[in-house]
Amino acid sequence: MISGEIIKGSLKTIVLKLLKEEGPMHGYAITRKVEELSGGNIKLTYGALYPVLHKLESEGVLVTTSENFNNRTRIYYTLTPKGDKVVIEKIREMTEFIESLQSIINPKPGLSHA
Amino acid sequence: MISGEIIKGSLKTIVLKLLKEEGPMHGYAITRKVEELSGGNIKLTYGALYPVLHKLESEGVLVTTSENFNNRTRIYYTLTPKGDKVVIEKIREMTEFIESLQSIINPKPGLSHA
DNA sequence: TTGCAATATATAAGAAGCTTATATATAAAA
DNA sequence: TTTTATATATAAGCTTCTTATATATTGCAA
Repeated sequence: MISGEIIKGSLKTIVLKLLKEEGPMHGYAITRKVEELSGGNIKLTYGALYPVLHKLESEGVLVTTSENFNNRTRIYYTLTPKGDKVVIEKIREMTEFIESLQSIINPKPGLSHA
Repeated sequence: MISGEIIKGSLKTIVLKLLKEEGPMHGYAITRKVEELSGGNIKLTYGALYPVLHKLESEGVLVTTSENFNNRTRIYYTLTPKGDKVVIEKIREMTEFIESLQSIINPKPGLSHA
């Protein structure tokens, strides 16, 4: 299991990317899918997820639609056109960040002091 | 340039890994090296770096030695044996996290809904 | 010789992001 | 009947980082 501190900052990007790939999802399904895709390594907490979803909604990146399923309310989150653009930018940023991290944690031998 | 939020949680790991690769460094040199290795993408702020260095020192992960260079004090940070172990664990964790992120942001086609 | 950029360390105030604890409610399985 | 899974949500608090500020030396350019 990955310790809490390292996940900071990537939650928004993860959620947006999932909605782009999978289409509209409700909160509970998002946590399950992230757990599945990460092989159990990343476990989202609801205390982190719902505030993020509400914030993204207030920013116009997501819209919600309610649905009743087995007497349980499901709130589906769907990307807006603005959201589609935001995802692309967030993914670009994360990819760049990962590349930078890899330059540091997995430096090419022979460049600095080999 | 990478926005602030995404870097959260990885600063400690970056610093420790640098000290492992480069040997003892002072704070200013750490910021320069990170900028260089990341191609200018990651810029550490001193307000973030020094508190982290001090905390790692108080945890016994680093020790400091002062040196005078051109009438400027340089405080070199060196990994302790405990630090060597912590780096290995941190890098393992970060690698695992990056792999999980990539499963999400770069999903294999043909597995879920292709 | 004055001023600016680079070098070098450091702290305080505050914002942002997350964890933990808590609350509510239904359905299915044990 | 009690636990597990499903489903959403908020509050309190911690950690991490940003921004602003402070101090001081060296070297270069104007």
